[in-house]
Amino acid sequence: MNDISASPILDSALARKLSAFAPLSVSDHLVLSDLHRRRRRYSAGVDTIHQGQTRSSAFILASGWACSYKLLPGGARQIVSVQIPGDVLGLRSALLPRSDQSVEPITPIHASEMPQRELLDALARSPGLALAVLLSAANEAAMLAEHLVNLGRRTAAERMGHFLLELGARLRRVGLGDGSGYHCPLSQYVLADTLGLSAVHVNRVLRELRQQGLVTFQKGRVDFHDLAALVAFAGFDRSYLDHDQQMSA
Amino acid sequence: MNDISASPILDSALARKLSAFAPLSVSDHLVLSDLHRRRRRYSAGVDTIHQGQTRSSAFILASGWACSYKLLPGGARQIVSVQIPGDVLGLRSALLPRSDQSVEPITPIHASEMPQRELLDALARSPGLALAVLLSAANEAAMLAEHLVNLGRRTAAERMGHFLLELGARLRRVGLGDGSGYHCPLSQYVLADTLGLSAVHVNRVLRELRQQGLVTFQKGRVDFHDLAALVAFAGFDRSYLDHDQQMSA
DNA sequence: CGTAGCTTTGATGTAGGTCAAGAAATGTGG
DNA sequence: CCACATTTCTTGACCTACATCAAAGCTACG
Repeated sequence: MNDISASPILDSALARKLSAFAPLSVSDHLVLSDLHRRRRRYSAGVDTIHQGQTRSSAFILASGWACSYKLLPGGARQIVSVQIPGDVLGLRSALLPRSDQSVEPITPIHASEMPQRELLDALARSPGLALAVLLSAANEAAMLAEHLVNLGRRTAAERMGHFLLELGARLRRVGLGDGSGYHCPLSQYVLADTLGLSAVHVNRVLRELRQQGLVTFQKGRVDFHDLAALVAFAGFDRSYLDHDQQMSA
Repeated sequence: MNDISASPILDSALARKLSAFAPLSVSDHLVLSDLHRRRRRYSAGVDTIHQGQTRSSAFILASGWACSYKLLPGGARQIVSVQIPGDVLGLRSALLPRSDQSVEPITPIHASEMPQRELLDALARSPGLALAVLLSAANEAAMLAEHLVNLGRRTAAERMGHFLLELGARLRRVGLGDGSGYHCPLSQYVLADTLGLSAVHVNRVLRELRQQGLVTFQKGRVDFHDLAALVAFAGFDRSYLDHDQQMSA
């Protein structure tokens, strides 16, 4: 829309996302675009960040899906968050001296590596960028909080509905999928580890939602058949996702 | 220990905490100390921040306990986090245009109000402060993630043990309580809403842990009777709490 | 075109919820 | 300091949502 975001070098999904939180100066944009150097492909199922790792890099996800998860002593896994293009992988892991989680691609991905040192330098050098990243992190924390509510106080079917709706809203924001559905490469095992359920129960819940005529999840595609009803059923209030400065009055 | 932190005006629990994440300049310290103006007392049970509120303030908690929570359509409540002295209340609520959660004191508290405008100005004006706040927010997000794992993949008794251990570690860090236990003003209803359980089951779980000789929680006091066993039982790994730059090698 | 990973379904078990009711604290006004 | 009210704690009986176990059909890709 303006001179800066029209430039192919300075424009990126992440830059657009961050500048929705706080205005970025030309120099902020330059620093950010420099962090996009070092782009690579990573295979599905191979950890890019390991729980406990020190000095880990963060990654800007350009294409594909990934997730961050924690493993428990008994071998159980809890997926903390699912990431889609435009998200940053392992920001926390890079900001803190030691990563508290692992990150793995769910599909093959393309991502730009930001070594810890470089990221911290960029933030220290670029105050506008640091503020935007802080606000974006706050937004991610709001999503984490909603996920936590999901696990703590909703039934399996409500959790599933809520999760699929949230994913839909996030995907639409980055131009993947429209209001009626989206492509979704998550297996029922991944859904189970995300929603704190067993894979078997995920299957039953999906069948139930399908039979109710609310959503279908088949052949890697989610389709909303009665969006309004699903929103009501799952108690989905998307305001925690919004960050446009659309304040009342 | 140095000239700055020795000064009574520039020293505060929050300043000490933040400077553990990133060095604060004299000017950062001044800006931060200015945010401690406007100190007041707030009564237990009266929301200081409401879910959905715009332009809400954040608060630096000086004494007492508080919690942030979300209410669901059906009336159920999920407590997202419990705050103790030295913590910031409603940081997310103040950084984002609209608060995604409510905050209420559990006991009467003393806290310094930071209006949204003032906080954002301070962060924009004080890059070192912004970076420290970002890192501290990353640390809080790590705690959120662990809470999420707790709800998703641990049994009721494990959750309880884990939560009581985490609280103990956090309290010790701010000089409240030692390795053997601490004063804890949380009711079983609050514990239930935190851990995603019913109050009745909280009671049973506490009895079970007591009978196992692991912890007691009686008359507002938590006492660890076999710390090592409890840590093992709950699968508690405190590394997600640490932020001292104690990297290996 | 085989085999490893997904999905689907049924049968059965259990952790934790709900309901109910009494006991113990805690607080409040007189 | 006491009577009364309110909240918090405790326990028992019963129920349900989800887990676990087992096994068969699908899909896909090497």
